[in-house]
Amino acid sequence: MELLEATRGLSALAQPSRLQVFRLLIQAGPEGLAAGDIARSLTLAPNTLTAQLHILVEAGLIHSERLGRNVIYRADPEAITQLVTYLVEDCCGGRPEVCAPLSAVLELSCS
Amino acid sequence: MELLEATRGLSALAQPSRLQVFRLLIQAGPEGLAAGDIARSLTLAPNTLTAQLHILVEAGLIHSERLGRNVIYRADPEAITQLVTYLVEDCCGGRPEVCAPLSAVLELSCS
DNA sequence: TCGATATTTCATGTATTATGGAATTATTGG
DNA sequence: CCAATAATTCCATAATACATGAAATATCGA
Repeated sequence: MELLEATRGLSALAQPSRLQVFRLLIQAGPEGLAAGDIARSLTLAPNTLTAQLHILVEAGLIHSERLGRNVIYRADPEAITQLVTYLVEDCCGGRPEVCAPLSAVLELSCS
Repeated sequence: MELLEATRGLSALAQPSRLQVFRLLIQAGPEGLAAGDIARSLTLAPNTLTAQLHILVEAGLIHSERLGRNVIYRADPEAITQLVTYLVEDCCGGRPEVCAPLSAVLELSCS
């Protein structure tokens, strides 16, 4: 992961609608969601949603697949893992106790 | 953590200079760094850096303390933990194996 | 107190980004 | 093939973010 790639990922998430979309897809898991379902779920105009989805795809945080007349979107867990890793890389400054809470909380989120 | 708070945090990190500043402070650990040291380290104009630091402070990701004629900045590990937690909350969609890699990688970053 | 260093504040021009309307492409069912 | 549904693209406008120059504030050492 390099600086501009990470910035693109963070920028993609740094907008309320897109953050909601991403979290929705993260929670939806491997099945993903159709664009229309997302639009209804978050009350977004279809064209606005398309633009936001495109930004998330460009950042590599989600992927799309056409299924019949729907387009299914899915979050990419690998991408978010890399992004978070880049964020807190070498976070301890030589003191493991400083970032221990971080790993602890993340274990919980997967229960 | 709520939507707009998370968005503010992500926006703060979604800019190359600020992301570099934040990572520098994360790696510096509890001692933190003086504004001038950061400016030199990243070759940023002092006033530009101040604006960026202010945004990171507003987002709650870093804190400042005056020490003599310097102002020391430090990253807040708690804040980034909460932000990341919000990002991947309920990330499994009922399938723990999906987000297992995430927690694994984060353990490593603390070694 | 005075000069030097460190940092911040203010004002401004420029560029990027978000949003919504209208038209377009893709797919299914009759 | 035609109508309906799903999603996207194009385009214009409005809002926001960024970097820079100049001035101001705070602290230290002589």
